[in-house]
Amino acid sequence: MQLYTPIRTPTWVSRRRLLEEKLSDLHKCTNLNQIKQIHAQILKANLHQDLFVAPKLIAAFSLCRQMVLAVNAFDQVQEANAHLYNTLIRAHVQNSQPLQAFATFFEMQSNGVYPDNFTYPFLLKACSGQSCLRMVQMIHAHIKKFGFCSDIFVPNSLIDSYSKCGSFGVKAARKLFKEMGERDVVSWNSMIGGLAKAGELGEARRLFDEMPEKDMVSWNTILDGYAKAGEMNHAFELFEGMPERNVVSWSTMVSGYCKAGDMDMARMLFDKMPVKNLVSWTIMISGYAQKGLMNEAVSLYDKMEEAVLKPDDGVLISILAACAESGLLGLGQKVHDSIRRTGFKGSTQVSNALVDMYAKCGSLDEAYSVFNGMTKRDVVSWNAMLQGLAMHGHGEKALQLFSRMKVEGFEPDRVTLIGILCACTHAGLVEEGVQYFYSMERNYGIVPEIEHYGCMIDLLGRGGRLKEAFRLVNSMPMEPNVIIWGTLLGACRMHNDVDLARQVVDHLVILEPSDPGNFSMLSNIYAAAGDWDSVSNVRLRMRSTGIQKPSGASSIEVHDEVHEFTVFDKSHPKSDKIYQMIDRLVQDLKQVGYVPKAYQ
DNA sequence: ATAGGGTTAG
Repeated sequence: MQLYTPIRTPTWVSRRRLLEEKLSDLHKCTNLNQIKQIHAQILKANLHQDLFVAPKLIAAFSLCRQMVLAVNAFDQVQEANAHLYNTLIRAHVQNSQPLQAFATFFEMQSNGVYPDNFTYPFLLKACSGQSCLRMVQMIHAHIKKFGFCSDIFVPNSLIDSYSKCGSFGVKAARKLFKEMGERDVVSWNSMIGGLAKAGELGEARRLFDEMPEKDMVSWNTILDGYAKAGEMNHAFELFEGMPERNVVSWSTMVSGYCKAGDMDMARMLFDKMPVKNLVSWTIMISGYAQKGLMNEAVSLYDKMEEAVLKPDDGVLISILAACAESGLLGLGQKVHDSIRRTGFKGSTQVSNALVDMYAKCGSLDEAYSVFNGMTKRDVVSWNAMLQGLAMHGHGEKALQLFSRMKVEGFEPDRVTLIGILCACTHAGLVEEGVQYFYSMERNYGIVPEIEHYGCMIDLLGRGGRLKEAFRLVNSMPMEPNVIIWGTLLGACRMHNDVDLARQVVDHLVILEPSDPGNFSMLSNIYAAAGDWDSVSNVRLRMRSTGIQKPSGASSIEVHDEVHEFTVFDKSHPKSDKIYQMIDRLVQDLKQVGYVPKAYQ
């Protein structure tokens, strides 16, 4: 490193050399106090403008999630070069600030600094998770203009980013892949992963078989493709035939069996795997939790703690998310306890997951107490709390929280507005909801998307304003999807609007011709209106098209035995007692004013 | 730059 010109004073030289040693590893340093000390020495030595030192400082701050300090360090440099800009872009990406990453890129251009071959892979990373095909296309255009495709990192990143942008993106990725003069194993792996993710497993397999040299990533990618598609027989076959397996291969299999609901097989592999890490434990524990298997999940969580593994953010978030999904308040509280016990300095993300878990499990008090105790909140925190209140019918409280959010200077995002509309729906505040919807673009700069229209259809529909809801569906700037029509159909059922229901089903049948749910919903609506002729017509139509509706079933696990129930089912040995209990529950419900649909 | 788990969304 050429940091200085030779200096005569021996003490000075040694001090310089000492600093130089510290600087060489600065970008890997994770101790904030140490970094601050080194920063002070840098300033003293007047090295803060040095184009070799400043990037290391920025990287160090980024690693400690100190983006304010990182940006400060950047601003201290008068003449930033591409390397320095790249470092800041990467820092923003690593700290999940994709918008700031783009802003830095634009600033770089307006300051006349040309991007280099390192800039684009970082920038493309900022696109992932945003599902922004347009952004990837824009970056692609830049790359074409400046011509950095000779560095294989650039087209490889492009293939990866494109293939995360839906079916259209995968097409673009394939085109690029085909046109690449030189491909390495990463190009192949990225392409295979993209195809698998887009559901084109056959094509992914074809490339996998065709590729000249496979590494562990290739095998694990195709394995995961099968696992995610629920094709565990294919996955197992490949797994057996692998030249070698690592912890990722085993974990992928465990995850696949969990998702397929084969918990015995998942556990067998989990117990058999030669090396387990935090991710393996997470997969198995949250697998149990997602299936609602409280005892298994809890005892495995205990075992993980016994193995003295220190849970990271990912472990906690995954397990809490699984608890939220299946209402395992007990496990959620246990996780919360262990966070408090171990003095783990919960990140904002973990607290968000806690708020969401408590809210979804119906414990709004605990959700509130976590939320209020947070020292640093982000928009997700507010959204989770707001959604929790809305979900449980506390529409007014949700709207109050929304005001507080704005007072505290947080910008509502698209998810916030979904929460607001949802709150209005659940509180019966139809007029307020309409107001929010029509002013969201003006007030918050958020253009309504299909999800917002979905909320509106629900709001109007539940509120009995079916004609308005239908008009809105027909005037939407995008094509209504299954969810939109389905929401409207639900509203038709609620308000017994047979005529509209018939029209809605006509649309639904085009969108998903083989789905039996639409017909059975229509049949229910006719039945509710007492139009039995139409009911049998629908049945006939279903039979003639060969569509069958499997009857809905509920199941409950008691003492390791699963009991399944379908409507009017009398096959259970204790069915007399069960129906007696249902009658008693209905009596109790009627006393508090509820009228069950089936008993009307 | 590529592989396994990950908070808010009708």
